[in-house]
Amino acid sequence: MLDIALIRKNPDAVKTRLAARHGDWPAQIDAVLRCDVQRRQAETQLQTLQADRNRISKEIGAKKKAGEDTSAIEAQVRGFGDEMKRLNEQTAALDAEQRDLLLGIPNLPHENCPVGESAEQNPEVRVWGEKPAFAFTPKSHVELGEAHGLFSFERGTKVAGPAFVCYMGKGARLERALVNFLLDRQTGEGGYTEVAPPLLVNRDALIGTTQLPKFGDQLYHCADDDLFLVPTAEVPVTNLHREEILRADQLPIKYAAYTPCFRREAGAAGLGTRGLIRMHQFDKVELVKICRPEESAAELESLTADAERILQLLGLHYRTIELCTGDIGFGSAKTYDIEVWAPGQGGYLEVSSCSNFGDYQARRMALRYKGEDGKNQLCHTLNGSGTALARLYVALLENYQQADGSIVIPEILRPYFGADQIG
RNA sequence: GGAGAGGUGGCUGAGUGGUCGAAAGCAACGCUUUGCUAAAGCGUCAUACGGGAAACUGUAUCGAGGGUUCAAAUCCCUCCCUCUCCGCCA
Repeated sequence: MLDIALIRKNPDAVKTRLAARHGDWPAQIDAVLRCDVQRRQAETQLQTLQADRNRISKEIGAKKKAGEDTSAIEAQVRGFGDEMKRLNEQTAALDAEQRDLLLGIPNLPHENCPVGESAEQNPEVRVWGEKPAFAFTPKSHVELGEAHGLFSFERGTKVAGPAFVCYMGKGARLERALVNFLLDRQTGEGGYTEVAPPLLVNRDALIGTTQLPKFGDQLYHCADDDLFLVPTAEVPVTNLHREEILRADQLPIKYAAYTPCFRREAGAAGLGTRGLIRMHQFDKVELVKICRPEESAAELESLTADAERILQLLGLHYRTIELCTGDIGFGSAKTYDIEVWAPGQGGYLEVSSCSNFGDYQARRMALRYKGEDGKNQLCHTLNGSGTALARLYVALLENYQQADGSIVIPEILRPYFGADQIG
């Protein structure tokens, strides 16, 4: 969330920067400010009363020790009770209201985040490789997968429901090969520490990384235990250090985690109609960084490079775009998306989204570090897919399909897959 | 799930209604001295939110939330977590 002190001090600058996003955020800023004034007023009144009470209570203690009568003075303080209770309730209510308002306001886009209305204005940052040429009409991964028995939507639907898939045989092996390849690469050359986190998380964790309170309708919820299936490893992994004060020499922290991701995709159009591209459950290797504020800009660049490296090693043509202010996620200050070419789709597929959240998540989860000056400061948090599996899987099948219908496995993946090709 | 024990500052650990935000020790940091890879002495050393230009100052926090009281780390209730034993179990 945003710093109330910053909003108080410089409301116009905050409004200007939020105006580049969609939504009536200036009105929300005014609402927070109104609440803040009331809250502090009530708080000051309460504290004054508490100070009086504390002072008099100490007097009573001293007098009792001295054997003096205190009944009159006790009766006087007794009268404080109702007013204190009232102010206490008022303060608590205003405090909760202010927090709710702040939780509902998105992050400020970074100063150098491109201004734009929608995805059409996202600038292309770089392109790697080029589209492969086919002497035949490339097939969709759905067709290829069916032909080779790699996965079955029918069986996924039978045991779970629409938009679930079941990988089978060589298809399951390929998925596992990709997971292992990604983890080995990111924990080896990439320098990330591997984490295997819980797949169910609590509310506090989801508030910390901004999925709650606003986007709860996208989460699978286990009501009996009030736990949620992770929509991304970002949630458990970033929250690993919530409410901690880290030592400066621990930073930057770099984690890589493989998990399935569960998303309800409520209201999503075309769900399940395009094969593996949008599913309720998909695998992902996520990269998470916790660092000092002055490091986060450079860490985002290297994080994005770590994700891109995967596609380079697999020989897949991709482009990297930067999200403009109208398209950027709720908690992010700056985001790069990596899109891989999928010939069977005739388009690019988003396989990674790399974001710098600045101190926005860290403030929500009270994640700090002790600086050299001994002062506690909020960390910056970042995350990015390194990468998502299902769409990578799609790209692999579609880019490496041959005229005879077989699929060549890229060299680097062969030790993991145990064969040179499928079919 | 059942029985018992317990949750205090970075750590260990006192504290069972009143000058306790909390003794003591350890660790850390600063200074001094001696000198050498260590010791001694002194000092500093939790967090959040307010007020103040600042010096400084107020309030809250001893797992969380409620209650009793003029006053709660300390008494009462509820919940959470940890440990031990039992049960169940991949």
